[in-house]
Amino acid sequence: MALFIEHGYDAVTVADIAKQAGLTKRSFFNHFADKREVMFAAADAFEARVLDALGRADPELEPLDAAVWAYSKAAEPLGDYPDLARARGALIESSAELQERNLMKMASMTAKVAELLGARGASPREAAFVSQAATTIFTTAVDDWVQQPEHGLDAAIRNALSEFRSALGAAV
Amino acid sequence: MALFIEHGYDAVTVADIAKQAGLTKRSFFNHFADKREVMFAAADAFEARVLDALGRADPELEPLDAAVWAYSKAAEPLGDYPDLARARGALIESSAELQERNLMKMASMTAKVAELLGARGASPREAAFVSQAATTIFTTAVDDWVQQPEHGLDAAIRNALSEFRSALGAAV
DNA sequence: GGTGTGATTGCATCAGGTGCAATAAGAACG
DNA sequence: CGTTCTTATTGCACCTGATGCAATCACACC
Repeated sequence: MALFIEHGYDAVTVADIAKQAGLTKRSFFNHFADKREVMFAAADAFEARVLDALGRADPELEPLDAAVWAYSKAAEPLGDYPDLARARGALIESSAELQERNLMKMASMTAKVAELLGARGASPREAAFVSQAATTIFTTAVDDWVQQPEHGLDAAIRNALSEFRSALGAAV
Repeated sequence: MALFIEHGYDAVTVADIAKQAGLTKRSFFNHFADKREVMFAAADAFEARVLDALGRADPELEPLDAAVWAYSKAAEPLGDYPDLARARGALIESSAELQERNLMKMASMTAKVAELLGARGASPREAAFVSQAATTIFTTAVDDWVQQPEHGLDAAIRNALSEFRSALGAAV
C-alpha cells in the first residue's frame, strides 16, 4: 500500500511489490491470485467478522437491524484508524480495476449475509433486499465517517441507518 | 457473443474476435477499451435510455416510483428477447471479470440515476438510497423474468417493487 | 546426519493492452 | 477526373499481468 500511495496503483508493477517484500514476482502470485487482491486481504478478514457477528446476533432483531448490527460489530477494530481507511478508499477510487474488485467483494459479502439472514428465518427475497440495504447503509456510513471521523464509525452507521429509513420510509 | 457462447469467454482471445469480424487485434482495441467492453455495448445504450426516461418521468412521482418507471420504460425493447438476456446473463455469470465489469456498469448507472433524482428535488442522500434500491429491484426483476419470461418483464418489475416494499416495509 | 515437506525461484510462454508511425480507404471538392 | 483531407485500419515493438512446470532451497523433524 505504501508503494501504491507513493507512486500510484498503475505505476507500481508486481515485480516492484515483490522486490519490496524481498521476493520474486513468481512468489507474489503464490500468495495473491492477482495484483488487485493485495488490497483486499483486510477486506476478507472483515467479511469473516461480519458473518461471525451475524451468526451471534440477537435472534429477536429484525433482519435489517441484525445485519447492520453485525457490520457495526465487525467494524469496531477499524474505528481507531480512519486515516488508513481514507487512504485505502482514495486508492481504490483512483483505479477502475480496484473499484471493480471492491464492488465484487461487496457483492459477494452481500450474498453471504443474505444467506445467513435466510437462516435466521427471512425469505430468500427479503434476505436479499435487506442485505443489499445493509451493504448500502454500511458503505455510506464508512464514506461519511472517513470524511468526518470525529463522531466515530458506530455513530455514522446508526446515522446512515436512520437516514435510510427516512429516505425509504416515504416510498415504502 | 456467439464465439463466447460456443467456446467460453476465457477460451476466446481478442485475436479470435477480431478475426471473426475481419479485423486485426489492434483494430479491436480501437473500438473497445478492453475485451470485456464488447459485452456491454448494449448496456451502455440501455443506460442512456434509462436516463432519458427518468428525465421525462412525471415530476409528481415519488423518487422510487420514478426511477423504477424509468427502468421499466427503458427495458421495453428488451422484453421481446428473453433468450438473449438469458444467454448474456449466463455468460456474465461464467466469468469473474465480466461480473466485475457488470457491477461497475450498474454502479455507474446507479450514480447517474441518483444525480437525476437529485435534480428532481431529492436530497443527495435520499437520491443515493433510492437509486440503489431501484437498481436492486431492477436486477432482481430481470433475474426473475429470465427464469420465467411468460408474464413479461414489466410485470416482473412491478412484482419486484412490491416485494421490495413488503420486505423493507417491516424494517423501515 | 538424513529425510521429507512446503515455500521460493527460474524459465518459458501466453493474453491483454498501448503508443506510434505508416498506410489504406473514401468522401468532399475544385 | 484528379487532388486533398479525414478517418479507419494496420503492423510492430513493447510492457505487464498471469500461469504451468520443474528445480531447488530452507528447515523442521526424526
